[in-house]
Amino acid sequence: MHYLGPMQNQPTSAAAPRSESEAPAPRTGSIAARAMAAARPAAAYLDNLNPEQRDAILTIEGPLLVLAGAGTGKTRVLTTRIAHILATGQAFPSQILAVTFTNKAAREMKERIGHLVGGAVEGMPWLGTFHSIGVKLLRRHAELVGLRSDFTILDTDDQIRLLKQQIQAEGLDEKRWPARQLAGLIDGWKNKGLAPKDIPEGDARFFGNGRGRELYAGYQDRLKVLNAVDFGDLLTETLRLFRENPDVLADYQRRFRFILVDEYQDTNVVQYLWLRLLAQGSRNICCVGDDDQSIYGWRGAEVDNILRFEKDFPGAKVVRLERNYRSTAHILASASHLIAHNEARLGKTLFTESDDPDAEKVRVAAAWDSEEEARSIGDAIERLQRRGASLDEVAILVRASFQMREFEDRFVTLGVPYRVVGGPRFYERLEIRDAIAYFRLVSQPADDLAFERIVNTPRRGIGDATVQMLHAYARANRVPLTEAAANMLETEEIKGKARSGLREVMASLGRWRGQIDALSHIELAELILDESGYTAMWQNDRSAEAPGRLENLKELIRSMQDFESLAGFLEHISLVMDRDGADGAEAVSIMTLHSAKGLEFDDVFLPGWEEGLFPHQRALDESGRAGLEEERRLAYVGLTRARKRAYVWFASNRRIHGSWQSSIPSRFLDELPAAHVEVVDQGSSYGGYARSTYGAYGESRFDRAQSFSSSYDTPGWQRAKAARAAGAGTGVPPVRTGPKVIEGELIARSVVGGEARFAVGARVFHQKFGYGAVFSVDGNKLTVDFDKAGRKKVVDSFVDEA
DNA sequence: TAATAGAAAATTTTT
DNA sequence: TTTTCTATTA
Repeated sequence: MHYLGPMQNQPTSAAAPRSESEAPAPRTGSIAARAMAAARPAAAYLDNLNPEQRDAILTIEGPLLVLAGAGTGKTRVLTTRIAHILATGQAFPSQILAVTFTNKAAREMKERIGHLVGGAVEGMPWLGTFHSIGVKLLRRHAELVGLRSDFTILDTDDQIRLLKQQIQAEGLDEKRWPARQLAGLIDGWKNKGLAPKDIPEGDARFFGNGRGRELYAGYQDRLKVLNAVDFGDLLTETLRLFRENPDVLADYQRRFRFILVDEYQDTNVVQYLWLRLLAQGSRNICCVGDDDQSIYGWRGAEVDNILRFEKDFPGAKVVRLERNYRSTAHILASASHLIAHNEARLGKTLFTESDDPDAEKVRVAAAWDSEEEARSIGDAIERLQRRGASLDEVAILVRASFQMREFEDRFVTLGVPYRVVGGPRFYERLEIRDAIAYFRLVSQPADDLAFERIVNTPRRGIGDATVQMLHAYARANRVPLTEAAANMLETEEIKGKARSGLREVMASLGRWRGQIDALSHIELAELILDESGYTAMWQNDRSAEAPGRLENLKELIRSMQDFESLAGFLEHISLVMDRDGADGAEAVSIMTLHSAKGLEFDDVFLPGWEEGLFPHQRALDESGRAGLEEERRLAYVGLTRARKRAYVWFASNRRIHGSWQSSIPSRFLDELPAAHVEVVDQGSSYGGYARSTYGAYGESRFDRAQSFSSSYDTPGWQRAKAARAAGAGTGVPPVRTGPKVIEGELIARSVVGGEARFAVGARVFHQKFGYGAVFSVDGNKLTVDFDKAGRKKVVDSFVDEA
């Protein structure tokens, strides 16, 4: 897709500081700057970097793409690079734009820079997420895009409710045309930077009897009336601001002497356009990312952005970080071999210099069903624990969140502490959102969505009918709902319970507003929750969740203490949906593969490698080959989270939505390199092949144990025995079990001192080191005398016959 | 208006 | 299986 031409060249020297805050920093590359840098003794922060990292940090000028494989020190490069720019005086903190995707990443980066520069930097005003920087820009220039600077930011929930109204207004059937789906479409359009007029005809036709475009346009109008933006707008409106106001753009182009982007593979079209505009100023843009870890395509991320970098930014330099400091050679080889099945990639080969002779191969194991999978993994984790492993270093990474449950159940029974990472987030909880709606309404009387949310929570006898009347009045008179309510109370239109209820809320709201200045925001918050009857509502609720909800409300009040005012708090939570949790005791982490990106553990369990689940059927159906490749990247992300050991599991039967379904092993299992994988039977119950022949429905676990010997009388078992016999004399301890045959096919053979792929003296070729001759062979590890690179130890899967 | 019973639908989710 | 929404009824 060529929707864009290459970036225009602009002279670097155009930068001319204008305001005080942009006081002259030494001109990039000026003689003075270079002299300063040269005169300085080699800075401590540059110690212990490998040559590629150093290159990425010291290449300050011009566009630079850092392709950073998993575990290659990406964050270190990014932070050190900023520290370097600051330390050599090439820019002030306020002249560096550094964008990340998550608040967590932004926070970490700030901290690490602080450490590197010795805390001398007073924050970096332009280090943050795309969205938070967008908010900052929009608040400054709100009037230029038709907003007031106190605009509110809607979350997904508000968005959906608004769209639902839009759909109703168009007279469409809500069931046939779910608001959720429309929200998804609009998000998609915004990610691509498409305004209502720009969306493709096909897309517009697709939804709501061809009224997609009208719905989108109507929604945008409504947002403007509400003085509100959604998450997508934070990016699209900023882009519009720059495009329609060249003077504003020029100002920021001058300001940002250096631009750094984290996780570039996850940028979407708008973000890309936004960066490209800003980068036309200094041309000093450095993007760090890994095309093999692009797993958010379904959210609009364009892998293409990273694949096309050199075309978009002519003269760009590309640095590859391939030296992995995290995982064992077996894990790296497995991950690399797997990801090599993808076509759309720039191609990197991770390697490690560590050659731990005790490193364990990636294990693949089968279970009869998902319960057994959970049981066996639970047992394995207990074994690790007994061996003294820290549970903090153990993670279970699942494809879909419904898989988590079985593990949770199992851990509860075993008494193994665990923590679910991700999942429903604090500020998204019902009670928290209700409370926040109250706060929002007090600080912003025109917030219609907040009003709707709480008018009848707790119950005040104000039902749908009343709310509809308010809506009609509000629309007819173009006033916010609060005002409509106030006016209608003057008339006789609303009667009975609804009238008294409404009168009561309106009086309370007025009272609370009057106390904004008199009370601290904490006291006010407590007062609101108390007087509104909201706390009482949950106290009277005898359901199981009620106490937890009250606890969460307390937690909400507590977290408000970190802020100066109600407004400041509301701003924060609209962007940061997560609370930075203070992690308590040691526990196993359970999370989705998506939320595991960027983390690492000693032991990683990867359950559920079955066709349909992983790769997920829907990814295949909806995005075909691209979908499959993204799933494969997800598998790659999963494997590369492991430092020491990775365990891949699949179950032949899985319960999905209550009914049992049988499944076949994931194709990704076949894509693992046999030499680095050991297929194990965890000793739990049965041979997979035999299982399917015996059709063991209704069998008890005990029965399975009895059929043990006969179940191994399979071709696979024969092969296993042969393999074991072959390995017997080599001094390698015999493995407990042999290869497992699944659905009659050998997916991966455990090589127990098996035939070496290369003989001493053989000519080989290595991606990185070139041609060479094998000097010695040790299992799957080779020592090779490379013609150019000298003697290196490498894993055999990395070399080919020359 | 509120409570309740029954039906339909349930990837991944940085902001 | 479980949750969430909708339609029905008091």
